[in-house]
Parts: sequence; structure tokens; C-alpha cells
Amino acid sequence: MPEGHTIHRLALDHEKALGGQVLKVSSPQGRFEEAARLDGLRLKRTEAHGKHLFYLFEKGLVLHVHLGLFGRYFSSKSPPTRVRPTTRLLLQGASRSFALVGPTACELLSPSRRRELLDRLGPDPLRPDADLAAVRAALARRKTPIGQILLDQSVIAGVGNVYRAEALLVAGIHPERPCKELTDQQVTTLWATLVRMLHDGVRDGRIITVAPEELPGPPSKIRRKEAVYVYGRRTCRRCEGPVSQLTSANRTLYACLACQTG
DNA sequence: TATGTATGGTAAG
DNA sequence: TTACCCTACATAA
Repeated sequence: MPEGHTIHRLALDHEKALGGQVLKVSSPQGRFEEAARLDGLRLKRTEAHGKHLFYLFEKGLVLHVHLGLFGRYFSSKSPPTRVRPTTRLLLQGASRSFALVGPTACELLSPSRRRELLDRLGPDPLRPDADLAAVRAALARRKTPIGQILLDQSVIAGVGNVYRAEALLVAGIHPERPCKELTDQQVTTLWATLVRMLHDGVRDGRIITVAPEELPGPPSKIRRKEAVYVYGRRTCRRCEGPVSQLTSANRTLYACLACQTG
């Protein structure tokens, strides 16, 4: 589930359902002991930066959540009827509850640690303040393959394995192209593609990169592999040619080398 | 019941 | 570069 779009969507949903309320906060699993410090405090707002989710409580307390590869939230009405024993964090509002399971991070963050964390993140295509010039500068400096750089959260924050494959396909860029060799136009296209895809992901609550007119039916009924051009596929949804599986940044990178010549 | 897989990241070597 | 952490779910047996 979790690339940047998931986190931003959670921030929106949770703020809408819980913002301004005094929450019940607990850790049924017991591994987040500091839950007790949040219990009974008012949630002011939420924030998403790349794949990092922040809950800003009164008294300046900040909860940081990172889903990692496995983490997910289960949403229910309040109070929840059934809570999994693996639930690290349970946020209970007046009418909605959210149970967090399997996160990489669930912790209270001091202002300085929060600052450190944010300083390590590159521009996030989902944030209006994202600095494209900074991305250009970072890319111009490196000979690292663009496919590898797209997963580097200190260069661009929020892109994961699905969006990297899909954005490179749509932009027509070969994943092994050294960053510094990309033209201004290619970087412009790639960034615009990421911005659009991630925004669509927030809106849809899932990853659908294939253009609406190319979909056989309504988005809600589209199966995973029909919703993307190359990720996890054997054939390219654009040209029907074979999809190559490369390895980059320790992850499988799907690419259509016929479509991605740039 | 067992196994494999996953949209991520960190710390150690 | 490797090892390791986090958990649910689909599929095989």
C-alpha cells in the first residue's frame, strides 16, 4: 500500500475524522508505550512529508508514523468491535477509530528530531512547496542511474517502487540513464508525471497510472495489473512488448525497454 | 499448516 | 552489500 499517496491520503482522512478532537490513544500490542502520553490529548492536525506521517497534538507532542513495507491502518467506527492483538497504535475519536499494524516507526518525536528527519527528505511532489529547482540541481550532480535515485527519499520524497516504474515508463526514460545525462525537458516531464500520478493516487486511494480512456471500465472495478503499464506485469500495457525485470536499489524494477529509450 | 510475497528503511559489516 | 525488522494475505499442500 504505502507510497507517498497513501500517507497523504491518511493524513487527510485522519485529520478529517479526528482533527480537533480529544482522542483515546492506546497500544493494544503494548510496543508503543508512549501511547499513554497522548491519551486524552486533543489532536490539532496531521501532516504528510513523503512517506512520513505526523500527528500534531496539543502541548506540542508530535507522533511520527512510518508504515514501511508492511504497515497499514484498519479503519472502523468507534469504538472498534474487534482489535487485532498486533495493533501497535489505536486512535479512537468520537465516531471513527484507526488501528495501526506493522509500522516501521511509531514514536513520539522531539522538535529537534522532527527537524532532523524533515531535513533528510527531498522535495515531495505532493506538496505545493516542493522545490523542483532543488531536484534539478541534485540530479545534475549525479551519475547514478535515475531508477535508483527515484527511490532515494533524500532526493525526491514519496516515490516508491510502483511509481518509479510507472513514471519512467510514461516519461519514456530508461531506468539506467545516469541522472546528469537527463535533459531539462526529461526532468520536467518526469516531475510533472510524478506530480500527476501521486495526486491521482491520493484522490483514488490506490495506484492507477493508466489513463482513464485506456481503462476498460470504471476505476473501482479495475484489477491491479490492468491499472498499471509495467509494474508487476509480463507485457507492457502500452506496446504489448515484453517487460524487463531489472534490479535497482535492491528492488525489482520493471521496465519496457522498447518504450523507454530516452 | 506452510510458504512466498509485498507499494520500505536502517544499521552493521 | 548484506542482514534484519515490521505483518497480512494469497496460494500451495
